[in-house]
Amino acid sequence: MINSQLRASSSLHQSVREEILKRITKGTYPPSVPIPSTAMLSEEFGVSPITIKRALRDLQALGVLTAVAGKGTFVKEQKRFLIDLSALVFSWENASIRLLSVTREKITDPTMRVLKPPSESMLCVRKIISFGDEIPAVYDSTYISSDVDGEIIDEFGERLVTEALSRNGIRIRSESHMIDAAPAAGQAAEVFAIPNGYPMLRRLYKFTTSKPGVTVFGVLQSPFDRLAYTLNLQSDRKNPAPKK
Amino acid sequence: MINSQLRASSSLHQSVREEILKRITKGTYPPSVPIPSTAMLSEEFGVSPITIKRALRDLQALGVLTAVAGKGTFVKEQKRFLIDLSALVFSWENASIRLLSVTREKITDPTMRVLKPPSESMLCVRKIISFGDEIPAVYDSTYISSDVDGEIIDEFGERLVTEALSRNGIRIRSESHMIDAAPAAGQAAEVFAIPNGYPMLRRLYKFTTSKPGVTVFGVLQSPFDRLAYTLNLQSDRKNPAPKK
DNA sequence: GAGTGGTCTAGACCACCCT
DNA sequence: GGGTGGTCTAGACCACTCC
Repeated sequence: MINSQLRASSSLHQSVREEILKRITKGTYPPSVPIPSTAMLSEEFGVSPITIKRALRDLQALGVLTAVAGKGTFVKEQKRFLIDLSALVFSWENASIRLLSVTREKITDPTMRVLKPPSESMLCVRKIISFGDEIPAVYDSTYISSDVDGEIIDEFGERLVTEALSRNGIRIRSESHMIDAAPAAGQAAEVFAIPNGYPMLRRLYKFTTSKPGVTVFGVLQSPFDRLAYTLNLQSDRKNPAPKK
Repeated sequence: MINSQLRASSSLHQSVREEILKRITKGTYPPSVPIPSTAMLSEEFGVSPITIKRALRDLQALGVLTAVAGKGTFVKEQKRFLIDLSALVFSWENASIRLLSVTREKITDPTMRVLKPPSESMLCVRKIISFGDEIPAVYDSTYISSDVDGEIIDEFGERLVTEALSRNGIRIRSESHMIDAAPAAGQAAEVFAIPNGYPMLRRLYKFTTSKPGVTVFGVLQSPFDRLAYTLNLQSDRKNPAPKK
């Protein structure tokens, strides 16, 4: 009963979503205990279970909730890590890494073309990076051009790209990044339990190194609730000259 | 008939989405002509209209399609603008601006707290920014702390924040940015025709100025297909020292 | 009036988890 | 076995656009 409390928004599932979000922030639905099932919420709000599911799915895409089939829907602890792009050293303290696979692949993602990758197949290392807690925060696909020997490959599986390069005496000469969002690719959707079809935050990168022929490309995918990028500029910014 | 071509993926709507995406990239569905209606696609793929709608809605969220009730669903021209964060001057050539509203409001968004905004109500200017073509690319909400007189307010409605400050002799001393994604707030959903509940790319910003008491906060919201952020660092990057 | 997309509903099946 | 979420379907209503 009672969708009198739901009048605020235009669509029903939006109202439901906002009401549930309100309860989460108020603490009515604490983490570690499943929230009421779709059937119960359906009855409480007086709307169809499908509408409830729709609202819950949207909240999953935002990283507010996570659902486990057979168990229930849970409120996620909101621990978002901020990666400071202006700190030229991405030190990423206490990052732990889980290696997923090492393959040879071509880069197929069309938006990667902005970074002008080679068309040949490259060494591809996929891994999951977590910070502090052991909850996965980043799904990384690294592509290494041309020839590096076996030991370095192991390094790429065990450490961050920048660290692996550094430890092998390879210096980074220039780097390009691009931040956008796209639907989960690879196993990212399963790793982060992002509902199918919804986008994730993404950072494409390219490192040009001091070692001839060694260029590193990659894609970082993260759920919105786990990662954000910051940029801090002190000092004197050149203001644009007045137009006209 | 024929979902034999759809076997690839796990869920039906995902397969439908991928097939439609394939047709768009192949040019089977050109822009400016509506793609087949949900009813026709439903018949062609042999799946329920709802499943088709679900797939189309996900593609809308990604900015690939845009739907107009009563007219049809259209392929969006993919023209994405790249904002280079490392170019300290965001010159934003040929940006055109449409003023939406000037109000007094408090900052309510909880993620804004990262930038430590004041709790008092501030002057709030909302506008839409387009580049080159007249298709909206950014929905901007600017909050100006404390007292600025009427003329400057007009400037904020007509120009970019940085320009408005510069033209009034106010220098930016430091700036902070945070890039993430969140569901459309304000009128952003309508402006960009993002389906309800899906996230948009977002950049929160804060400018500390040379004029005492004048601090500028704001939120830029953009659809994923219209904007991405890039960062290019040449030169010598300090590599992190090998751990241990 | 016919066609469009947007939304909501009712009902079903599945895979999964827990007892 | 009973509960959970995930998915798919059929059918309906609305607001809108175009003829």
